[in-house]
Amino acid sequence: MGATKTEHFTDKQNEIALLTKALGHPARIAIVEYLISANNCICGDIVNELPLAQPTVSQHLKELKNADLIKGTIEGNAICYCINEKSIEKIIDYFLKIATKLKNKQCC
Amino acid sequence: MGATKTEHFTDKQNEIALLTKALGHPARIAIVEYLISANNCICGDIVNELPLAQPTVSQHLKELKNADLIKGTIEGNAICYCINEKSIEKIIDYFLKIATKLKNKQCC
DNA sequence: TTTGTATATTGCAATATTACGATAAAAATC
DNA sequence: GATTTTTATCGTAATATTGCAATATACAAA
Repeated sequence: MGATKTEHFTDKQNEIALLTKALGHPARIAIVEYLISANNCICGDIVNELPLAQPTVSQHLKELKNADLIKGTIEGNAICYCINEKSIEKIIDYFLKIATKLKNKQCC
Repeated sequence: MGATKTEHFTDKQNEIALLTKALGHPARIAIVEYLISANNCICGDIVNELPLAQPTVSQHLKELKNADLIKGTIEGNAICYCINEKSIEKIIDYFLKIATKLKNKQCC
């Protein structure tokens, strides 16, 4: 089929899955890393940093935006992107909780 | 095409992308949550916990195993699964570093 | 040895993702 | 206004993912 059965899972499960799915591609990880490489937001130039064609990069940026992982503001004929800190925190919080629960567990 | 161009990215980028990709499905998030719900490893019964057919669950377990996120040991005719703490820590470490770098940044 | 239980594999259909060329849109610059 | 620069969208091909029925495998118990 190819379509995910989201309706059977909780909102939280779907939310975390959407965030991790959006990060589940090396190009999108590379974009995130580039966006934190400077002290300000990154205006333009993202395409030149990646080994992919411009439409492909644009598509990856769109997916990160859809997952609310990055924000883009139009600045002249360039677009300034930065990471949405809140979404990163959501990921950290979620997996920290899991790690905490794992401390009290014994694996066979 | 559909095939990811992994060869253009760093090992670390590919590693994180593989981990997040494996977690990028609500069923696999639900499996992880079920595996931390008890104090021991979970032996059998995973299929009954999910709203999906047995082959589908088996496939999701396989993907989590391939990403080294869970470990399974055969115990009679059941299989005992538990989470690989190290992989969860890898995720936490990676995104904590990103969050730290974000603290020193100003978004436009 | 047969039966039951738990999990894996195979094969397939439906859909999603990845990637890119061509083209469009929007703004700056000449 | 024409040109350049930057990003988005469209269309399309190749491949991947999701999900399940059917079947296989492996072990336990009767």
